[in-house]
Amino acid sequence: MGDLSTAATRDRIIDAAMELFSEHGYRGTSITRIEEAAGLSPGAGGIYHHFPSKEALLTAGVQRQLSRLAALRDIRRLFADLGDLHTELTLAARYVLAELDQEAQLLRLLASEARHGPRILTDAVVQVVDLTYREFAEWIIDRSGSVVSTQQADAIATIGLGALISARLLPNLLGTAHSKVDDHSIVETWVSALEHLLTTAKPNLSAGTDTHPCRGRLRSGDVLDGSRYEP
Amino acid sequence: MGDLSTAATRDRIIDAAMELFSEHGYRGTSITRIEEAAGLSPGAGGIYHHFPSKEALLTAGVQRQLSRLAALRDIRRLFADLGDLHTELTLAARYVLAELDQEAQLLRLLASEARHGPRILTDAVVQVVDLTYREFAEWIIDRSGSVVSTQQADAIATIGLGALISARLLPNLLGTAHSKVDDHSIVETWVSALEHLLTTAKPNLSAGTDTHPCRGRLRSGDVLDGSRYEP
DNA sequence: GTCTATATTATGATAGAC
DNA sequence: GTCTATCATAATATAGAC
Repeated sequence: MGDLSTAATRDRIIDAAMELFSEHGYRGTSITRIEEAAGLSPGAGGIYHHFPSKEALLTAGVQRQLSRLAALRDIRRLFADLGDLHTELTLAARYVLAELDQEAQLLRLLASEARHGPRILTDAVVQVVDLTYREFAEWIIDRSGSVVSTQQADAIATIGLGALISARLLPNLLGTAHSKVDDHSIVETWVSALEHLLTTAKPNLSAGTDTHPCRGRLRSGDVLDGSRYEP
Repeated sequence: MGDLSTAATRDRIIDAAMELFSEHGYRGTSITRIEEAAGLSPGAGGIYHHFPSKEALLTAGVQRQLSRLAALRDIRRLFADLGDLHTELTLAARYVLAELDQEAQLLRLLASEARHGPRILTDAVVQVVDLTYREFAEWIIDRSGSVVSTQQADAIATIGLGALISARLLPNLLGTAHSKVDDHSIVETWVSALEHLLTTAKPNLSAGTDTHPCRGRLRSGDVLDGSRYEP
C-alpha cells in the first residue's frame, strides 16, 4: 500500500507539473508551485523523492502522455474503407478535432519548449504531429487509388490537417483569439474542401494549358456522381 | 550624435531581445544574455539605461513589431477586385505566407507568452491574428456577393487561413516538423480548395435532402465557366 | 515519504566610477 | 552612456529530523 500511495503522489505531481508547464511554460513554473499544486509542502523538495530533477519530471510527464497517445493510435485505423468518402472524411475530421482536444496540453507545452527542451520533446513532436501528417498523406494516396502523387498528397495533408490544427490550436495557444466558429460548420466546410481536393486531383503535376488543378481525372464511385455541379 | 548612438544601441537591444525571447521564451532569456547578444558587457545592467525593466523591453519590442506590421496593413488592400477569383486567391495565399514569414518571430513569442504576459501581447494577438481572420471573412462575404452567410464565411476563413498558418507556423514553432512541401504545391492546393468553397456555398445553411454543401448557387463570372468540371 | 531548514546558484535590478 | 561591483530575491536542489 505504501507503494500505491507513492505511485498516486507521483501521478499527482506529474498532473500538476504538466498542467503548469503547459500553461506557464517550463521555466515559468517553479518547483515550489508544482509542490503546492500537488498538495505537498511548498518550498520543501518533496518532488525530489520522486524525480531526480525538474527536467526529469518534464520528461516523465511527456512520456506518460505519449504512452496514452500511443494507445489511441491503435484505434486510429478503425475508420477506413467505409466506402463513402464523405462519411470517412467527416469521421476523420471529428476524430482529429477530438484528438487535438486531448493533446491540447501537450501541444501547448511543445509549442513553448520543443525547440530547446530535452530530446523527448522533439521526439514527441515527431510522434504526435509528424506521424499524423504522414499517415494522413498515405491514406490520401491509398484512398485515391494512387492517382495523386506523393507531392500532391503531402500538400493536401498539409492543407487539410493544418486547417483543423489551427482551428483548435490557435485559440488554445493564443488565448481567446478570433471568432468562435462551431464545430459543425468547421467539419462541414473542411469535408467539402477535402472532398474537392481528393476528387479533382490530377494524375501528375506537369502544368498543361490550364493553370488550374481542376480538370484532372475524377474518382467516380460514392461521391462524385456528376450531378452535383450545375454549370 | 550621442543621441543617434543611443537610439542605435536601443534598437540593437530590442533586436537581440526579440530574437532571444522568441527563441527561448521570455523567462528563458536572461538580461545578461541579451546584453551579451547586443554587444554590451554581460552582467552589467547596461540595459537599464534604455529600459526601466525587462518587461518594458518586451513591451517595446512587441510595439515596434506591431508598428511595422501596421504599415504593411495599408498595403493589404492592394490586391482586391482583380476580377479573377483564381488570381486573387493565389495572390492572397502568397501574401499571407510572406506575411507569416515576417511575423514568424512575433508569432513564436506570442505562442509562448500570449496567455500570461503583459496586456500588449494579447493586444498583439488581436491585431495580428484576429484582425486578419475578420478581414478575410469580410472579403469572402463581399467577394461572394453576400451569398455566403456570416457563419459560412467565418468557417471558410477559419479553414482557409488556418491551413496557411499551420503550414508556416508549425514547422517554425515545433522545430523541424513534418515533411517539407514546397510553396507552389501549397498555394496551388489551397487555391483549389478555397475556389471550391467560395463557388459552391449555399445561400443558407438549413440542411435539405442533400447532406453535402455542394449543390448550392454558383457564382458565375470569371472563374466558373462550367467547362472545368467534367462529369 | 514527507516535512523543516538550508546551501548554492542564477537573475533582475541598482550605485557609483569614468 | 557604458562599465565594475554589488544587492536582493527567487529558484533548484540537498541534509537531516520524524
